[in-house]
Amino acid sequence: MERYSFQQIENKWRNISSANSVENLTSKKKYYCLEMFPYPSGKIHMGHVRNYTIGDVIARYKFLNGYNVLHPMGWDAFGLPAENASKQNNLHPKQWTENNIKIMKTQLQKLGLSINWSLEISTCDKDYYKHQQEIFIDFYNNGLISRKETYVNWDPVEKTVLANEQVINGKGWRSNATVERKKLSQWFFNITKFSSSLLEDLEKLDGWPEKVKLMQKNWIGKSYGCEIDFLVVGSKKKVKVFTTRPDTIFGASFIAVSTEHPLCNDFINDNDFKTFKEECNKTGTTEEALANAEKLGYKTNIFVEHPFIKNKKIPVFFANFVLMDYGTGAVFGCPAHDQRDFDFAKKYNLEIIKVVSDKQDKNEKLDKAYTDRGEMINSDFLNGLDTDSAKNAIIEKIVSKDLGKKKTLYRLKDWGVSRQRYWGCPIPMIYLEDGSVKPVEKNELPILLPNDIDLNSQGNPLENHPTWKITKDIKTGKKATRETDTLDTFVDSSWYFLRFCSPKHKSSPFDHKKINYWMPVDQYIGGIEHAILHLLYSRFFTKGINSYDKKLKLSEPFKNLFTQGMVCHESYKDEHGNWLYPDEVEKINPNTAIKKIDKSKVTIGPPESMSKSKKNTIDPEIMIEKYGADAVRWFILSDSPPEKDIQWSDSGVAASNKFLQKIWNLNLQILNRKQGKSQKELEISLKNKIEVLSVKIDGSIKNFKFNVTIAHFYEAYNTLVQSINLKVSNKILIESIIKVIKLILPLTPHIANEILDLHKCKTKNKWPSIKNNYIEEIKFAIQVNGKTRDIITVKKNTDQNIIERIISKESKAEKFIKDKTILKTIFVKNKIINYIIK
RNA sequence: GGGCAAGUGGCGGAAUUGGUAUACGCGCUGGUCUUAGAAACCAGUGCCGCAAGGCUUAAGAGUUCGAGUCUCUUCUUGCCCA
Repeated sequence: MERYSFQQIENKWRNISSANSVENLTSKKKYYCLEMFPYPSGKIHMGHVRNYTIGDVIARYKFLNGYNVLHPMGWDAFGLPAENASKQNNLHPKQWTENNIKIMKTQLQKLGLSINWSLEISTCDKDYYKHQQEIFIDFYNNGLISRKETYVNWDPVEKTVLANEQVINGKGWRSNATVERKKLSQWFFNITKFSSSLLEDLEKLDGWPEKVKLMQKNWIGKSYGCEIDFLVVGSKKKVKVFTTRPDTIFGASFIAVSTEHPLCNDFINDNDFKTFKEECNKTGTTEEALANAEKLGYKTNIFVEHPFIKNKKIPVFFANFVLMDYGTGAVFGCPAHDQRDFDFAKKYNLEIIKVVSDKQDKNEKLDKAYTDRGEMINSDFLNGLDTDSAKNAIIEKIVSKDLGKKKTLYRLKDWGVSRQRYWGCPIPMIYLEDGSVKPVEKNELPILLPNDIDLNSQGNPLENHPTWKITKDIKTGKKATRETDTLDTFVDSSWYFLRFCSPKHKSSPFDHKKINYWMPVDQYIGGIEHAILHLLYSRFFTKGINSYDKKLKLSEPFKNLFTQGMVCHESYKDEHGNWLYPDEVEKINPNTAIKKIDKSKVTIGPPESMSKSKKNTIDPEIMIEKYGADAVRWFILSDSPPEKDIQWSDSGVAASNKFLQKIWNLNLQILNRKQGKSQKELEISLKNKIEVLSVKIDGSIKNFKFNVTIAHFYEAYNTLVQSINLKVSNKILIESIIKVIKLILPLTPHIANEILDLHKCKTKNKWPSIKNNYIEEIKFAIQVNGKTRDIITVKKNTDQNIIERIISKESKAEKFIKDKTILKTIFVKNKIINYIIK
């Protein structure tokens, strides 16, 4: 039998793609299929292979079903790794990035993806970031951007601001240095203006995984409570406190305020306070850092009056766990019902008053805070109420007595986008000598990054550049300096899906006609790690643009979202504890492995997500060379449901390659088959089986159950192999295999195209018709007392009496009901018959 | 600590959503071919049993003619938030 040469055939079909021609805005139904674009790190990895294969199956499936498909690809090309690589290799970030893009593009093309490369964009390209700067200016002019002084997570080694997720256990993710709080003036996107619509519109997103929606919901973190004003004793000042537990007001035993609170003004010259404040700044700003840090307080001589208990005075502390930018920068502490307050009260020897009954003895001391609901006690007019009614009652009272107001608070914070980095989009703002700030004129755009840059000195590279920041305001001719921070790279990816609709459009970020045709993205596919930030920022951008651009008809960018699982592999360590690549290791059996060069012992670690640091990676390019792109695609789809993690297995991909070889051989066997006698019933049966499988294959592709799709293909193959030796005509066999190959095309396009051409198939760009109603034979179960006793094959819609006749004549189930009293018979058409006997 | 998933052979995993449990693949066992190995092909493969048959979807209960699927309790694992 002829050997299937995947090298030759994949090479032939690589650049001929049936789904890559976007027709312009036709009357055809559109389908925008988008995978999260990659960061050009150097080489593609298996995660990319999985992501883009899934997307390609969907794009091709929709194309074959007659849709006008937009399936673009681009590069998330700004970012810190380029600068680091540049320092190491003495290569300019631009050069490094462009080289990587070139390599990765070739690799992606080898996968046979139906991408329209004429739409390619790169975020570090001035034609892209020019428009980003324009959007920035539009946002600024429409009140969506502000400049704020805030505390940031500061990495003292990298000398940069870190995002919360870059702080791990209080340390910088890269430098591992203890993160400090530092006050900086930064640009912020006012994402909190959209808190409520970002939250409420989640409900519209039927095509998103519930899990992702829930994560976003928690991230936005809506909570409701109230503000309460506490009057400072011996003064007319008030301390405004926000709380979600106003019901515990009678248990209040202290007030904690942030070290940024206006009350601090009286302590500015107090040395003890200064030391305390510095100490506080050593704690990071994440909620986790705040929760884990030791609770520190600085007792003041200030007291406030309890709003409901006459003559009760409550001490005020400055504390490290209260932040100025959340709520009002002040909280009241109720130690009995909040663990943090409890710890604090123990440390500073404060009162602990129980106000919610924990069903224990009222006077028994608590050894930790009781945070559950319960009945109110020790609370005057709230006594006897449950937690929720008490909350409503007290808010009503506070409002009616004008002591405060009801308030909804969001956990979501504004998005700080300033980065003290070179390789990012310059922020198009200038500072005048009088201290004012203004955006540059749009006709000055793009504000280009300078090419000559020194990345080896510490601090902000653009700030250090000798001339770049020196400019003037072209309107007035006044001297000015440029903003030297660049934008967070999450900004670049927050609107690229819009740019793809008209990537060459020059006069503005996008062509409205095109955007209103193509958007929203019908299917977005990417990793679960972007469940919160990237997706939330993209939703914010869409809503932000929508708020001032009346021609844009779009409230949500991504109609359907699919999050694929990771690609995993076990890791290996040698005797010295060094990580080893899989190809440096020989596996003897599942639990034993040795190092190839010196046969020394290797420790096998559990399967984990592939990562460079653990060297448990498999190079997709080598796999494609060895087994072919079709086999790699087939394997990555076959072994696990796409939303779950998959374990890479070399024997798995080898098996995929063998299977494709078998398909090839089967086709040749059919083409060379001698025609013999044929039998009508066998032909109907074959046709029926192929129809049943076609329905299942079609349905499983639609539902992203590609592992099931592949199982059905194996069944189809087995059916065809067996049929070669049966009395069926060549015509039926050829029809059947053509149908199967057409169905396989979205998964393995190279071999499928080649086989269909061998058959001179003229309809290979059309999905075969899937006719559920052709199915004539079904399997029918016969049960006795709910136990299955036999399965028979009958015509669809066979009546009960005919089935019963078959049972009495030729079924194994007969002996179970013979001579027995039948109490009841349950008959479900096309499914089961169940006899209830005594 | 809170929230959300999920527990099915030696392994990855199916099950038309309440109607054949273990599809399909990997692995394993035996056989054919071969000087031998690899490859390929054929057969077998949840557990107990010679068989008839019985048992089996983390454990236990419930609803139902019928439960992997629905309800409750318990246990375990994973993820997110703290």
